[in-house]
Amino acid sequence: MKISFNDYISIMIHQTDLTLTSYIKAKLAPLNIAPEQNLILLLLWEKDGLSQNEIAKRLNKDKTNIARMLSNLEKKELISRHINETDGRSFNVYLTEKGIKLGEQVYPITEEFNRTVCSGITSEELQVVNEVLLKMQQNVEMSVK
Amino acid sequence: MKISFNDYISIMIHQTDLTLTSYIKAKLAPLNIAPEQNLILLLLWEKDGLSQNEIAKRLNKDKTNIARMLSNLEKKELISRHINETDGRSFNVYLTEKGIKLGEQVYPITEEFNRTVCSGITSEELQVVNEVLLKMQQNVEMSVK
DNA sequence: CCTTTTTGGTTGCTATAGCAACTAAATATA
DNA sequence: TATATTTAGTTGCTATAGCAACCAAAAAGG
Repeated sequence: MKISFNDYISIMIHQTDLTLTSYIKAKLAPLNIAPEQNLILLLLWEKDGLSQNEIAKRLNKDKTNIARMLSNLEKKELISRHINETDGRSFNVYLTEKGIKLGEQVYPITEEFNRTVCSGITSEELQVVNEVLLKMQQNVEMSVK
Repeated sequence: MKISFNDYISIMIHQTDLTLTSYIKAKLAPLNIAPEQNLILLLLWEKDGLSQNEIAKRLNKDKTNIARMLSNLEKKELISRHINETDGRSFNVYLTEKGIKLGEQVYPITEEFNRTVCSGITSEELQVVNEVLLKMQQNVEMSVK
């Protein structure tokens, strides 16, 4: 019997991601930041001064996008880039005052988002989901090598 | 204690989706179809003649993208659009011979992809993941209304 | 029947997302 | 130390993704 559309777990994951992204996008819109820009800021709020490459690795994304998103964040005056003193190819990315302050506004939004998403789901279930998703990533990454 | 980057399940879902999409993208590249184009074809292989709107609803996507992706599929001569006889606004989307034949090549690839992704994961775990992801979608959709 | 509302699709815009090819700086190696 | 290779970032390309505004056909309601 052929596997049908609804049987693919990857499609379920994809649809869920789109739904969640669309929701947080709307929540962040009043603050004039996009979801992926928010992810970069989230990293910087935890640890300032990362290089573009480090950000790309942490977000598991192509450095191309990171560079472009950082340009946008720079235009919005939320971050600034400074050439690394010991490596002339590399930039360190720092939050501006405005970028730091934005964090205080964003935090309650992402907090509430997380509560909404996880409502009615036990921590055991979340644990299973987390482990299974990690395993899936490892499965395809191993398959590539 | 503040929630950190790695604690957000939505980020985990997003990263996993990117990893899986990137993998299937590479697998489908030799057949010259992109992952989302493949999703549309997957629907049509199951049921031919859907309208653009029906496709958008099944894929839970904006009709704008569907229209554009269908244009691409039309350029590749995999589908054709015919005006609905009883509703002059609507198009029915049909697979071409070429589109039907492509299905036979794609099926083993998506099958193997699914096996790779799910390897080492029990069906009970998959069941939990499926239910939790569905619940998360419902959580945010309820929150919007 | 004629106006109003809804519905199916398109166009224009912005934001991801990643590949290929490139530049320039840093490192490794002959 | 001169050459080769690797690394950090940019530019150009294609493909998603969804919002707003729009057009035209269909349906609803008076």
